[in-house]
Amino acid sequence: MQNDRRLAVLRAIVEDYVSTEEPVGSKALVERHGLGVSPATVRNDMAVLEEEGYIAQPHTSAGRVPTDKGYRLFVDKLSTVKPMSQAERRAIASFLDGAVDLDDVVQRSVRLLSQLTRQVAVVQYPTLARSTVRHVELVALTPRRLLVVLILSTGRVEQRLVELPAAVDEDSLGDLRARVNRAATGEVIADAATALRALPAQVAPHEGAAAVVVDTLVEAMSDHRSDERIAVAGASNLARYGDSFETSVRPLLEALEEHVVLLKLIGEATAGGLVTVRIGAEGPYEQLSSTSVVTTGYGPGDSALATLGVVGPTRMDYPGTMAAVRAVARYVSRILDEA
Amino acid sequence: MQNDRRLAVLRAIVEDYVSTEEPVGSKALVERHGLGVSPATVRNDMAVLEEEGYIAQPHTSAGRVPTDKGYRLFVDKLSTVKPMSQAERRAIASFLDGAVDLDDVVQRSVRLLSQLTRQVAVVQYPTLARSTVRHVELVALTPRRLLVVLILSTGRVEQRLVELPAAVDEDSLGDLRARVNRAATGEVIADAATALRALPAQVAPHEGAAAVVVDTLVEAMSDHRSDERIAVAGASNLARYGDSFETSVRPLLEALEEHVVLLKLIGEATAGGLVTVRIGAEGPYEQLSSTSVVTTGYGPGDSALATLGVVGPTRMDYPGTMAAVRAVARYVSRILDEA
DNA sequence: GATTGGCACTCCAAACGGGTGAGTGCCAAG
DNA sequence: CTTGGCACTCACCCGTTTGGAGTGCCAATC
Repeated sequence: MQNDRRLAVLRAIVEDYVSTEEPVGSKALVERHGLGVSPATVRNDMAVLEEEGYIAQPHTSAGRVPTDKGYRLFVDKLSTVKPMSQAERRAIASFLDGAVDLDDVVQRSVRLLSQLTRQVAVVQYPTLARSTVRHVELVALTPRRLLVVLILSTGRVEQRLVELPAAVDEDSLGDLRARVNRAATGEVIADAATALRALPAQVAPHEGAAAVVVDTLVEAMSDHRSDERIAVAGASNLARYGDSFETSVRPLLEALEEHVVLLKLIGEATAGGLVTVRIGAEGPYEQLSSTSVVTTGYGPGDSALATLGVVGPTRMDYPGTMAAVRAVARYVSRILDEA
Repeated sequence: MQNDRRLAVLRAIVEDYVSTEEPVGSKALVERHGLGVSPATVRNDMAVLEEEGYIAQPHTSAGRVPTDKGYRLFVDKLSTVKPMSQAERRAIASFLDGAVDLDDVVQRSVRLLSQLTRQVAVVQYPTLARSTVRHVELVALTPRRLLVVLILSTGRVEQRLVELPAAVDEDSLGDLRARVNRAATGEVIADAATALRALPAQVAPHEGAAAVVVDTLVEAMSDHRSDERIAVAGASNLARYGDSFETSVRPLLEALEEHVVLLKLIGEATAGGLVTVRIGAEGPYEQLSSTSVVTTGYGPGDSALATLGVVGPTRMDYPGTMAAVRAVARYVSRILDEA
């Protein structure tokens, strides 16, 4: 059946090109993979594959290179996500287990992922939007200075320092603290914000203080600046590109600085443990047409609170990368479950 | 007086080379700077400067390039830190004024600095070591789960979640909170840690809880992981090097990932508003022999709690960079003063 | 009809080689 | 001490050559 063999040839081309970084010719192919046919036969197959747009040659008399469409077929049909070895799993676990807080979890994950994939890794901080309020604490530093601490279910802590319009004693503060917590604790932040806004009117005695505190909390909850937080690691892996500096490294470096762009790039992750792969020009950014993005969602339960993944050249080891991304996402999710 | 002119020639060479990035010859020199002498005379001067090690030629029949020693002389003797323009000052102020917390201040500073200098900027987070304890808060999330919040004078907030060996009621918790704060508030963290360690023995009733809380606090205080925190921005400016990828960009990219290395690189800043310049091989790192580091200390008062600066090629605009580093450090210090 | 060996062809990449010019060092005159 | 003149040196540019990997096509074979 010649069709099966054609696909085998495509797979072989992708694998060889990924590992050698050079266009691959018919002779080298039959030698390295036991295809059991002659170079001439492979050439015929390649001619067909080229016709159908799965591979291309940089110039006549050069070997073939997979196109975006070729990679796409490879990822969808020809590759199996290779499971991580026992040793790798242990390494992941021990690397992440030492984390002390959310920040630390994110930092460790991103470094881990970049080391596993030898690529640029990106981890989005868990979004505020879908998390719930665990507790609100009010601390009087001086009678007129208040530290407002907002603790969320993801383990994220936001704090703000506020000046009160008038001094407030401990009792009133306790009262306010209780009221605020009664209104907000356990709610998704959007609901909590609504509940809080209804509060000051009811609290006559220390109205000024209540208003300031509520404003601060609402502001902290709707602060989408923190939604946009992202951790990046592994930029030095870009150095391996050596060639194709202008086409690959420069635009990517620029994108890495623009966290907003990065967010968009990673943003549309599917939940449910599925790994998404966007190849080359499938993405929205002109300049990143020779890079691929491999992402997946993570979060406690199957919630996909946020996204993590890697960015690299279209010519990358997809099976390995997808496995690493999936494994790290699972471990991070598990850790968030426990917290 | 020929000696003065020789220095003028050196200065001209440095300035030209920095702006053109190409070896500069005698003819171009006399044209662009009104030196009032002939190329031949300049050649004689250049021969002497080369003999003394201030300049070198990449190869015979090429123009001259400053050596590290040449840059050093230029920085020490020949350059005046050019003051920032009014517009630049305003830009700095407005860029930094919107910051909401310490984290934000650091993030904004590092981006600002990288944009001003078009170089890689590095800002060290204010060290724990020299800051004092402003307040400790204990929040019971459930009867056996406690959130321990440590607030420092720099505005940094560390929080830890702990499991208690046994349930603790509100009153005991209030008591413990009061004791802990009496012991620690206002102290430099080293002293606070010592004072805290002496505490549990005195507190019989809820000994277990006290011990856990104290341990957590002491751990958080002595956590030098947080001393090593650093923010980096402007890596995309490396793209401008284009040439000299192997010698400059790659090692620098690697260093940027290794925050420990970066810290050492920036670490030895002098206090008192002085800007330190380390040129090329003067640094401890072999691979960074073609990069320079411009740093200064910052912090509330004249305390130099931490360091900030930029890393770039030895061939950089020293007066401009030094001015930017100094200006940003001053503004950040002022903001920390207010907080 | 698919597969195969043979063969002519294409075209990139690396090697070669002469010409050009910026820049130098030196020297003798001012 | 400065300057104009002059011979010299090399990196760089550019056109040419050559080698080889890889292809496409065709006729022979299974």
